[in-house]
Amino acid sequence: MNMKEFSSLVGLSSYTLRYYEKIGLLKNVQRNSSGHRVYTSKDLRWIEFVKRLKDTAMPLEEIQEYARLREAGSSSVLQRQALLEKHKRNLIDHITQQQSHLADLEDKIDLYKKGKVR
Amino acid sequence: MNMKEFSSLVGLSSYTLRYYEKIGLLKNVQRNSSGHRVYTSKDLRWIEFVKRLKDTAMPLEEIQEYARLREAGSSSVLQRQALLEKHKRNLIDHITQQQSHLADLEDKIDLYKKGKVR
DNA sequence: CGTTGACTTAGAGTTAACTCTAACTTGTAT
DNA sequence: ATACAAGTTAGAGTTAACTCTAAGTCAACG
Repeated sequence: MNMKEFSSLVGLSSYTLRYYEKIGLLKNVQRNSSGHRVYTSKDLRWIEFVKRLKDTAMPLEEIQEYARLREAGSSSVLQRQALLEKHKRNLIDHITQQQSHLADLEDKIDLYKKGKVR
Repeated sequence: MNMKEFSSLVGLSSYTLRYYEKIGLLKNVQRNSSGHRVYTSKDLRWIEFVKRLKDTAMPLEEIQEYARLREAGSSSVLQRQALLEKHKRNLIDHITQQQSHLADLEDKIDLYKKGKVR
C-alpha cells in the first residue's frame, strides 16, 4: 500500500506519517525499488492502536515508550501491561470528570432555558 | 483577594491569569491603590466556568467568543445558549468515543492478562 | 520525450496555550 | 531604613504536535 492510500485509510496526512516515523512511533516501514514507502496491514493495525492511545490523550512521548518496549521484545511484556493499566485508570478518571462537567453544563443550559440568564 | 490567593484558589498560575486577561477572557479586574489586581468572587465564579469549558476541550478562542457575547448583554442570550448546546453535543460525542476506546483498551489488557501478547 | 503527479529528504515554520525574563514599583517585617 | 516578597508591564521563549517548503527523483501517460 502506497503513501496516498495508507494516508487516507488511517486519516493522517503524509506529513504526519513521516513525522511519526521520524520520532520512532512507526518503525521498519518497507520500501519499494524506487525508495517509496510500502505500508502493510501490520502497519495499519499498529497505527490504529497508536491513534486510539492518542485520542485518549496519551502524549506521543508515552506512546513512543510503549513502542520502544514492544521493540525490546517479550522481556517487556509486564512493563507494557502496566503502562496500559495506568492509562486505563487515567482514562476512567477522565471519563468520570467529563461526565461531571456534562452535568454542570446541562444545569447551565437549563438556566438559559428557564430564562434565568440575562 | 490578591493575585497569590486567587491563583492558588483557582489553580492557575499568575502568568496564566494575566494571559487570560490579556486575551480578553477575564475583563474589568479591579485594582487597588497601588495598581495591583483585586479579584472578587464574581471573578472566581467566571474563572471556574472558563476552566470547565477548557477542561472539556473548548478552545480558548471559543471561550473568548462566549465572553464577548456575555459582554454584549441580553441581546446575545440565544447565541450563548446555542453555543453551549453545541458544546454539549460535542461533549456527549466525546464521552461516547472515550467509552468505546476504554472498552478497546480493556480488551487489549485482557490479552496481556491471558498471556496472549508476546 | 516532456509533463504530471506522487514520492523522497532535511530542515524551517506554525499554532495554541502557556511560561518566563527584565526592569521596575510597592507593601510588610525587622 | 532596609531587605525581601509580591506585584506590575511588554515582549520573548517554550512545548507538543504537527505542517509546510525546497530541491530533487521516479514512473506512467499522451
